[in-house]
Amino acid sequence: MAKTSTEQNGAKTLSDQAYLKLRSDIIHGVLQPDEKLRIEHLRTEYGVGASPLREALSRLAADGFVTAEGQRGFRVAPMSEEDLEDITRLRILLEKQALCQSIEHGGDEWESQIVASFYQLEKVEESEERDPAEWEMRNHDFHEALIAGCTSKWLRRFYGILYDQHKRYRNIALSTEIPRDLHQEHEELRNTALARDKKRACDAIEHHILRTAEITQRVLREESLQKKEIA
Amino acid sequence: MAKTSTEQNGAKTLSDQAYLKLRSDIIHGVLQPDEKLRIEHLRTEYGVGASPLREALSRLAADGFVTAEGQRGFRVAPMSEEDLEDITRLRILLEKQALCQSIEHGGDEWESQIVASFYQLEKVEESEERDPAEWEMRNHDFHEALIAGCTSKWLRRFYGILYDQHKRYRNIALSTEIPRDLHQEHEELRNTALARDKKRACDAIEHHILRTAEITQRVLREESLQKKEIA
DNA sequence: ATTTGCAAAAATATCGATATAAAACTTGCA
DNA sequence: TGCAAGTTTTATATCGATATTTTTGCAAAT
Repeated sequence: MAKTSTEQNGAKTLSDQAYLKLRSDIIHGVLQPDEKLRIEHLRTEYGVGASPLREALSRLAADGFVTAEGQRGFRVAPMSEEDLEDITRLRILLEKQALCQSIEHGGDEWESQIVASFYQLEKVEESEERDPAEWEMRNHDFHEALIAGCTSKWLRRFYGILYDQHKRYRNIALSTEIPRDLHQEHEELRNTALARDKKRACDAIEHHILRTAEITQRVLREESLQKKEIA
Repeated sequence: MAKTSTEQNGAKTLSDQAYLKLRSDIIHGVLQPDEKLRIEHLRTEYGVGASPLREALSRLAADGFVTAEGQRGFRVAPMSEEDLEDITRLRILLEKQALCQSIEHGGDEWESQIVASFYQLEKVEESEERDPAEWEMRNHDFHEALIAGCTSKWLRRFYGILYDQHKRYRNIALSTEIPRDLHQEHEELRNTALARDKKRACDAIEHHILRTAEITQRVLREESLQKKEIA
């Protein structure tokens, strides 16, 4: 039998649905940094009761997507250059580690998933439209494929949070003008990983993440400059 | 004026109180691994309503202290040798990184806090009683002091989770027979950190964490062996 | 003896309402 | 005008009750 209309994605409970929706809206900038998250308002907006909302917000607070101050409600986590730098540095550390473990333990399935996801990503990067949403998905799949051989549950968990935190900065800073010479970097990543060359693969991933962050940071700096001029 | 009797620790809300209490009870083995966490039961046990409880459990799930399956409630996160190994490896990676940053950026305040907390830890380690709870606190303070110069908010966050996860294994495995030749390792840590010798300090922390984990692992293995014999 | 189906029981997830705390807004006074 | 204390307003945190969902128990059939 078909599932209930409200049960779209993999979410079994209203809590999960609210969690995923809020998370997505924060990552995509629908909910602005530092914005107050009033329960009553969200209730009508998302069509769920206060309890599942508060549970979702509690989880998001643990993930660092919202801040929660006792008796003073929730807000969307603020964004800053320092935070981006922090996330970037740690993401590099973790993704390097995960990549190394993958290169060590990855088998045939791992290799073919890298080839396949790279191919899909390539198609989007070389296409005319350059749909940002499509690119985000393919980019995510490719990076996931690279570290799919990593067996560490905890590394996976933390990496996932940082990837999405990073994505928030990407999305807010460069919502439209995404792809550039990223393609070469992705190619280098694929090649070094398949060659099982840990050293060069790590260098490649570090370079890749740093470049992305730099561009994001520049846009971020320009934006904050504009805000000061207005004020 | 004195605070309300229910407002003991730093917890402002019932949610926070429940969170801290549950977290502590899980870490200290009061709540056993894989144990079912029935809301109705916890309500009477902890004296709070269902909402704050569910919020606390949601947060703990995000931290990996409990598992939450949709429509099937919460359980205490299970424990396993693989999980311990996983936590250990990642904790080493993160604590090394945090230590390096501390050695780079730490100032006078950082140095003196290391000396002070080491002294306090030394006192407990060399005393006759060897109170495990006291040791845990002092050990925590010392490790915190070592990485106090680390400016990365995210590194701090993840490290904190892993430290407590590790602590859970320590507590359950060796609730009574704690200190041994750890003292030498702590001394080496203090000396290399104050000498600003990143390389040796990192080696020392790796060795230290690995040794602790090994002992825990041995006890864990013996326990699971006993269980199999009984069954 | 094992399985299948149904009914009863238990537990979860959720909503609506209330108590409580923080913020905003006066009003009185120097 | 500036400030401070009290008052209203707003929003949060919490509880009690309800509606689903899952599990359990039991009987009938293979």
